[in-house]
Amino acid sequence: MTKRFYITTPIYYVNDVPHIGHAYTTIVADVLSRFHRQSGFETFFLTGTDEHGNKVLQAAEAAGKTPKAFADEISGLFKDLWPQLDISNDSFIRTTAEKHQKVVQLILRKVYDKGDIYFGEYGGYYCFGCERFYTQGELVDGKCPDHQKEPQFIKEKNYFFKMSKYQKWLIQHIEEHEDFIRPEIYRNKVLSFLREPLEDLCISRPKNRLSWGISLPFDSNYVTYVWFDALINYISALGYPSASAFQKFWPVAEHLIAKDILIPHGIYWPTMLRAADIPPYKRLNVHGYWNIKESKMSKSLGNIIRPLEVKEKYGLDSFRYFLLREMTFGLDSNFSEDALIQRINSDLANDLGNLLNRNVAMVIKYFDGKVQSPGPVEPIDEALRESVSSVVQEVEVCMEEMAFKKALISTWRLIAKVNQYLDQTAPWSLAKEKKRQTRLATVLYNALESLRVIAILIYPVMPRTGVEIWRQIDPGAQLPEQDFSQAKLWRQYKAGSIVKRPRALFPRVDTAKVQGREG
RNA sequence: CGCGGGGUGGAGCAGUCUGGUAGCUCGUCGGGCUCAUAACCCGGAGGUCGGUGGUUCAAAUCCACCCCCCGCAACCA
Repeated sequence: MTKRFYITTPIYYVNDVPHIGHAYTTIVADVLSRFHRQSGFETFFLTGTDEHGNKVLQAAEAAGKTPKAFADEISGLFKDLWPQLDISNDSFIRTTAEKHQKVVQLILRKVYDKGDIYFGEYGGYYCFGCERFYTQGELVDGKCPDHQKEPQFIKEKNYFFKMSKYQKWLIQHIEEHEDFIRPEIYRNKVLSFLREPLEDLCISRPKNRLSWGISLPFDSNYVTYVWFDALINYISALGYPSASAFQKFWPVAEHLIAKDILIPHGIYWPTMLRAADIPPYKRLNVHGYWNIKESKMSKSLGNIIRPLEVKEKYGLDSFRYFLLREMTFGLDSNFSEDALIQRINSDLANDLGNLLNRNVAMVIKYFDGKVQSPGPVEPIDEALRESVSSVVQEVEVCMEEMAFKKALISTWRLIAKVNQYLDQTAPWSLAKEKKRQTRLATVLYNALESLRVIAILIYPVMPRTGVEIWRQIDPGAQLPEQDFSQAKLWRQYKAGSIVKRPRALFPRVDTAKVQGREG
């Protein structure tokens, strides 16, 4: 049976340009996608943009543009960004696409005909600046925190989705499927949210207040509330209801989101699917926030991190490595340039880059660049092989648990192990003894063989680096995505290869220089 | 009594579920090596694990209370 994997990012709201948070989510999805491709899965990786709703309308007006033109522009920024971050998505969906709108209307019609959507009245405190209702608790001194104005109590007729009808079912589903939402803290949050009675979800906005959206198929005076519109992208992109992609990938759907949109994904979405007679997604994976120097990232603080600026300054793979190495999946983490530089210099330049460099340099120096066949195995070689093998197993488990940080720590333990191996076997001493040439060949071979495996292990996180390591140790080789199963084998590396003259994988960052440039 | 996360050597973290010599990275000090990107390898110094009390032969780890920091509190994507 074909193994399949379907991963999604949220579709990003186009009222703002991409920042480090968008980049993180999408890079994680990319890492998972690459890892599963390596492991022989047929994969589908989806990202896109969410383009309807009031905030987009407001942002467009502020920019003096039509909502469509504005959405096109910002959506384009996202779409153009991803290739520059080596994101290997298979599809990019926009909620303004014809194909998507049709599916949204199809689902609405289906749920409406079933009787799970009704017309009713809702009253509450409404801020016209925000175009939204506020609860008493959210108001500061009785005023909207954004606009510093007192909201008005208004009553409005709208359409509601009978979400409450599916509350019991949802609780049971979550309880029966332990990893439906992970990590556990978010599963618990959803369950605690569900301890209170669920209210029905208002899924419409009157057009006289907001026209930028998808018309309700059963009442043209209203547009669809953005969440009901947006969530459906995960199936409209697969060609629901009939396309083969939907049949193939929906049963294995894994969503990846940040903690801010847990409730819509953990509650609205599964109940919507249930109402539409579509099976729930397989799993919801929730991650935390990037804080900037201990404080929340915000435009007013002026501390927004732009992915392309980081890439330009420090390199893409360094950035990708840092994001995955630093954050414990699910928890918040801190981003700082100092921490990034430290990771580059110690982990990437000193440990990994230098290991490759010293290894390749010795093959050139002692064997004119030609990799020799290994000789008899000594205990220390066997110990190295065992380290490699156990790290490969660990990494495989970690990747399935979204424990990227752990996987990288484990990989770096192996890198340290290979450095130790070289130190203990001291090939530079062996080189001085004529009769120990076979041993010298064996030691260098084993170290390079370890690097072959390391390249496979780091490839999902650092695709360019993985490929570059291959280019240096075996320039003649084809460079497809390396099959992960190859990491489990030993002595696969072909003797007779001619290594390339070493080039620093990661030049050290001169801290003084970087600071000088800024000052 | 709103809910949740966190408080571990100078900095950043792991360990807490399944009590039993407190671990990692960076920094620092000393040594080794000289193949390598002044990199690599070995060793040392540095912590009453937020506080108080309890359970136990034994607690960072379990229990109770308290203090401090940070998020989230439904139509806001």
